[in-house]
Amino acid sequence: MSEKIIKALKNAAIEKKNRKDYFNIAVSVDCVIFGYDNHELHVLLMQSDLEEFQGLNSLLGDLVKPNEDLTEASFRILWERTGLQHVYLEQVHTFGRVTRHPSGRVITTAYFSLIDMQHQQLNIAEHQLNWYPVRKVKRLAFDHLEILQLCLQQLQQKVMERPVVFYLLPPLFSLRELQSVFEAILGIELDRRNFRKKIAIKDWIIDTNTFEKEVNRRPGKLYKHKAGLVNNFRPYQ
Amino acid sequence: MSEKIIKALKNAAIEKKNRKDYFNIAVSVDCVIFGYDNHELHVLLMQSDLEEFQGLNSLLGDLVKPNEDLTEASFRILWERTGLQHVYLEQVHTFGRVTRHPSGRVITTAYFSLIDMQHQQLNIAEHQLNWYPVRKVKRLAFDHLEILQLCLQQLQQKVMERPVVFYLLPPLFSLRELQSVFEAILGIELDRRNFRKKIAIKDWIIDTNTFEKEVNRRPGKLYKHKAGLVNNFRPYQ
DNA sequence: AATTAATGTGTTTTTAGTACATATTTGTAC
DNA sequence: GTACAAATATGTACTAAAAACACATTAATT
Repeated sequence: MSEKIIKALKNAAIEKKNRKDYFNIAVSVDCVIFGYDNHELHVLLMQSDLEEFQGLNSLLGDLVKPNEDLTEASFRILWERTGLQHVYLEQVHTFGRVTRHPSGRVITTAYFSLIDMQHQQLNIAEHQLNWYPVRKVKRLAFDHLEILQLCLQQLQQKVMERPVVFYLLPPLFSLRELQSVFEAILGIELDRRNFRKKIAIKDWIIDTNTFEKEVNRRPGKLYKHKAGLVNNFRPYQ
Repeated sequence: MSEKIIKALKNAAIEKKNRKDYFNIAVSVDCVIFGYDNHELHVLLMQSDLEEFQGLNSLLGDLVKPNEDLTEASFRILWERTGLQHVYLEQVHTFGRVTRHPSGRVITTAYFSLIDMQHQQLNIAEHQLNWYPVRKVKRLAFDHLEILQLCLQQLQQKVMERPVVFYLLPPLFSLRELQSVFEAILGIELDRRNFRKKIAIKDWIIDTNTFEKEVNRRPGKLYKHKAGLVNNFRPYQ
């Protein structure tokens, strides 16, 4: 990209025809918002009231404004729809099939987000949002099922390498909870002793020397994750 | 994305003002074209004749047409600029900073491509293209250096997992050449014996029982990669 | 024929990963 | 308050993968 684009942009600024040619692709972002609850990975979805997709759910997304960065748009969507400001976001892929949106040419960049669905206060009711177990989601509007699957795949591939799971948990968590999150994401069972060894080596968490309260069993030690492990999150406004 | 976009698109079709609001982000693709020669990874660059970036090189890119898929646009650029039709392409990331392009709002999706620069006939002179050793590239126009670096990083991370290096080599290659490509990509030296064991396990290549010809040493066995290992390439037209 | 420089393969050592068992702590039932 | 159940917590033996390393083979050169 360079000369050709310059010319096109300059022409477009003058000629109506070119303007139509070069500025008629809409740009959107879609967020796959993951949460963890009760041994299962969940995803936040909204009802589509589009005729073509009546009764189907869709991801949370919106068009990108002319004067906002792509990442900024993702943070805005999360903030507008859920009220959350500090969230972890990661870009996954851009979907650009011509016919992917029934109402016109829209390319969309997919992000996934990890949030603590049990303890964060979300404006769910207000925007007709609902949490769904990921493994039960069979159909979605647009190409959103494909987007969801790719985001899940990317999360699975990276979750053991990079310290991001903590954003699915409250600030203090037990090793049992942490293991359960990994199991929910990966869809497999892990050996408790080997899991703890693996985590210990990674040096991601800090022993707080506090314990679970009011649990119906022997309380487990509580840990917190080390600060500044990843910084892919930024508040909106 | 759904209701809001529908409304916006419908309004945009009617109102000039909204049309301007929602259709004034241009969409481009940029291709990082990697090649291998003489123990070094190279990248194909063109001279930027944009005033702001006088004397600097840039990646090969172009605006996406309203009726072509994002991937289609990438294949078109490779075909238009190099004449190559069957190439390996992989999407890496979409760059969406508002100010990333001096002439207007342009978001770009970056792809990398792997081609056999020594044996493919490229229309290089015709389009003022040149190969440069990746490690010597210090400055590029736009945010193209950042794009190049991310593409290289992704290639490095995946090259041992997925059978893609073969697209950098001719159809028949020796294990020594193959190792040299890995070393060029990763920027490290590998042990010959351990490398061969690793490759043997992966089951990516086939022994053709033919040997190098007219070389100034003991000729090495020639191998070819198994067909259908990856299918991220498609001819343009 | 001897030398050189590359190809080609096998063995040992080290590290990482997996499988598995036992002791400890807390809540509950009697 | 003692015995039991259920969960936490940790250590050890075994296995597979990765890294370090050495020698035989082939072909061109002198």
